[in-house]
Parts: sequence; C-alpha cells; structure tokens
Amino acid sequence: MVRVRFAPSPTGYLHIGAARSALFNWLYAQKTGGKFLLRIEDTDLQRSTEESTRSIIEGLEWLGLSFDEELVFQSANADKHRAAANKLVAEGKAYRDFTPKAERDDATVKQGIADRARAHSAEGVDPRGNPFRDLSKEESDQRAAAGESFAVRLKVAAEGKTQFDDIVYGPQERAHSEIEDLVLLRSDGHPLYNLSVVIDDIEMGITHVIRGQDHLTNTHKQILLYQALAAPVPHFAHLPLILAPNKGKLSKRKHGEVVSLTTYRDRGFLPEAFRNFLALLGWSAPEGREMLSMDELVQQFSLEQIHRSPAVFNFQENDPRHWTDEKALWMNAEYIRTMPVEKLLPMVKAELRANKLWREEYDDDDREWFAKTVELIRHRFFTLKDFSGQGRAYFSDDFDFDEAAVNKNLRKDPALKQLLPALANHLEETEPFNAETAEATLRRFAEEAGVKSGLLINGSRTMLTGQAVGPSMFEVFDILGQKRSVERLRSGVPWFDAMNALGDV
RNA sequence: GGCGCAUUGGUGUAGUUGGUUAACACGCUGCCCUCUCAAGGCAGAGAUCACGGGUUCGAGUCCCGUAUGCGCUACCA
Repeated sequence: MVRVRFAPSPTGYLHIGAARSALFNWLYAQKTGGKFLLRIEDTDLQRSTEESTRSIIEGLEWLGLSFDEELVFQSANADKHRAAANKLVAEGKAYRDFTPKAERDDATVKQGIADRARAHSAEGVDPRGNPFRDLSKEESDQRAAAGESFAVRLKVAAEGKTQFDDIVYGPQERAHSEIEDLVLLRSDGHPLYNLSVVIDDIEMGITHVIRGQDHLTNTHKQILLYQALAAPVPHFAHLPLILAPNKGKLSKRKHGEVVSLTTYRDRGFLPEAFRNFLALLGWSAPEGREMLSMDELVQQFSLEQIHRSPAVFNFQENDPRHWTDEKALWMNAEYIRTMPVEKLLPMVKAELRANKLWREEYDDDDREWFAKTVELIRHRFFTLKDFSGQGRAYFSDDFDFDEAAVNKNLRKDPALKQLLPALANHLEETEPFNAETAEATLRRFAEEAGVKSGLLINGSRTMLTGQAVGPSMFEVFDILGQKRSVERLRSGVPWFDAMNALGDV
C-alpha cells in the first residue's frame, strides 16, 4: 500500500512549488489507491507560525487535495527523535561531540562552507578527525553525566558509498567521503531536520518520498540514517525545481505574492484551472493533452512522466497585465468559458457576495436570469474578479465608466447626446422587448436618423455597461431588460456636459 | 572549493530501440468573422536542438570535454 506525504514547514504562505509537490503526492496516492498524509514540519519554533499552518491547510483544501489520517506536527515527535539518536549513541552508530558550539552567521554560511572546504583540502585535514568520534563509551557517558554539553553526530563510514535509484533522476550514488558526520541532535537537545524527517517517515510508514530536487543530494544522508536504524528505505522521486524568469530561485523575498498559492485564490483563479496548470510544470500527459480534469489527471499521472530539467515560471514584475504566467491566465479563462455553467455559478456567487453585489433572488426567482447572464459574459473573462469588475454593470446600477470607453464611444460624436435618449424612447415602446426586437428597433432608428447602427450600438454599450467591449449588444439589452436599458440610455447627461466643457477649452 | 543535477523557438513541453521538412500548447503577427472585444477558423514569424570534439553511412537522440544555470555541502529546513 502506497503511503506518501506532503511535509511543508509552516514558515510563511504556501509556495506554489510546494503546492505542486503536494499535488504530485496527492495524484500518486489517488492513482495507486494509497494514502496521502500531511505533516507540518514545525521544529523551527522561532519561524513557525500557526497562521502559516492554517494557510497551508486552506491552500490544500482550495486545490482540492484532502489528506488522509491525522495531521502530524513534527514538533510533537521531538522526544522520539531524541530517543532514536540516543539509541544510535548506545549502539555506537553515533557519538557525542563535546566540541563547543561554533558561532554561526546565517548570512555568511555559504561562504563559510567554501572557506572551510578550501582549508581542509589545503591543509589535508581528515574529515573523520573529530577527536570525540572514538571516545570510549565510559568517558563519553561520564562527561555527559557531568553535565558537559554535546551534540550527537552520526558516524559515517570512511569507505564505501550510498546509492539509490531515484524514480525521476535515475541511479544516484555518493561516496561516504563526501558526507560529514552529520549532526543529529544539537547541543541543546533539539533534533535536526535530517533525523526528524527520517524518523517521522518511518513512523508514518511512508513508502514513497516525493519532494523537490533540492533534497536530492541530502537523500544520501537520510539513507545512511535508515540503514543505521535498520529501517526499510522508501522509494524516492525528486521533482524539478520551479524557477523565476531569470532562472533564479523563486522566492517571496524577491518575487512577492506571485509565488503564494493564496494569491491565486484571492485574485480569482479557479482551483481546477490552477491545479491543471501546476500539474504541467515538470510533468506532461502521455498523449500531450493539456486541459485535464482532476479525474483525468489522476488517471494519466505517473512518476515516470516527470522530467528532470527545472521549469521557469514566467511573469513580469511591475506589469499588471502579466503579473503571473500567461498560460496560467489563459487556462483560467479557458476553464471559465468552457466549464459547465452550473459549476461556475457558485464561484461567481461567492465573488459577487464578497463585493456586495449578490442578491438572494439570483438563487430564487432570478435564478434563470443569473445563469443566462453569467453565460453571456463569461466568454471574455480571465478571472472570477472580472465578474465583479468589468461585469459589475450587470449586477448593479452603481458602476464605473471606463474613461477610454467614454471617449471612444460617447464623446466622439456630439449627435449621440440627442440620439441615445431618442433611441431610449423607441426602445421603451418596443413590445415585446427582447434581443431580436431591440435589434430591429435600433437598426430602424439608425436608418431613420441617417447614422450607422454601429454608432448607436457602441454608444449604447458604454452607456449600459460602462465598457468599450462586451457581448453582443442586443443580448445585453435583453439581459438588462427594457426598464434598465431605457434608464441608462437617458442618464448620459454628465458625459455630454463633460464633452461640452472639453469643447469650450 | 568539493559533489550532484540540468541545458529542444520568449515560456511550458513532445520527440519510441540514432534514420528523411524537429511536433504541440501559451504568447506574438496578419487575415476571416463582426456592433466592440474576446472566442472560433485560417495563415505566418520564431530553434544552426548550450558550445566543442568523437562514434556512425547517418545524432536532438550514444561517448568525452567545456560553458552556463541551479541544488547540496549548517549544532537551517
């Protein structure tokens, strides 16, 4: 039975790369009929927050990735981690290192590592030369009992190598000489990452570890631990990283909210669309299809189809039109216009409600009208936000006029000041009032007035919706109804006054 | 510094055991449609498959090297 897990550390929002890892784990569990578990790696108490844990769970829920069994908090297992380390000490597989803790500066660690490595090779320092590595058990116990502080390190053999077959990256091997005696327990007794993951994964019965490629080389250390603990080694599948447009690391510090999953929810993405997009970052379906429902994703998913090169997440900072990957935007629009409208309705409802545009009648007497309206306007929208933004005029009489639209369709021709109210008069007398009759009325009136019907159509569009673009105008007349159409056509005075004012200058 | 991984048009990807004009999607350009804008239809631009060697009748596909990027190398996760 396959058991996989998603193990984020709750130190911020849910990163889209992490969200993709969660997705792939979830898909694999579904595909194989296994279990998908969630473990919060909150051992770093300074940086971990409850709020972050909440947002991770919310994010997974939004994506539709429900987890099985009880949520595990890694911090709750610290005693087990310590016990395991102590057991390894007792067995002689690990040792107490009484070397005083060195000062460490986060900002310069990388530099320190390189410097130390250079010094090592230059001075021929033996990497296994820790003076406490072979301290007698008695002396070690004695010093510990005397209260001397120590870290616990794993004894890594000088000779030999570890190897494993990564499902994505293929056969991997690493000489023991490349691996330091890693610290398992800090001198304050705090268990460290590599120990904790391994113990927890054993404890949770994880069979397949699917995670980011940044853990690929550390996997060897973890295998050493599995072996020391005499536990079966799980299968590993590492995922290619998701990079920023400059092929650098995609991080909140540098790139802001584009990397946060909740941004997509808050900016009107459909979970099915974003999930679909995410699935295509580092994976592709066997026959190359791209629009895949959750069921199809599950059906077609396989670890073997994951590829090895990192994917670039494309977006342009400081450009609101390209704030995120264009393909993601396109895919969201594609879902909005092609999904069954009944499934879209609840999402539009939530969006309208959040903007105080929702009316209970839409669920009741005006249910049909609501569905018809959404159907009419959804084809031009990219996100759910558009329903309350560009689409506001369909749900409220209080909407903004787009300045460019007013210039283009109203101020352009002074005759419109008389034409539009006159059109309103004709429409008011049109019975019955629907798309066909409204069209007939408008075209007849245009002919009588000797103007192009396009002039009236475009002018009407801006008067009725505030926009320069939108659905077929006659459908809009129909949807808005006779009363509102007539009212809005007659309400144009301010625009023409503004025009006159401009003319005076 | 060491080790590891990667490298196909701007981006995401396809390219079976090496075999002819390197495929698809997004984006971009033009045309059609048309009351606008999308959608849709049609057409098109854009890749010496990172570079250099080698193996072969023939290499994006195999081998070696180089470069670049990324990752790991911590008493961070």
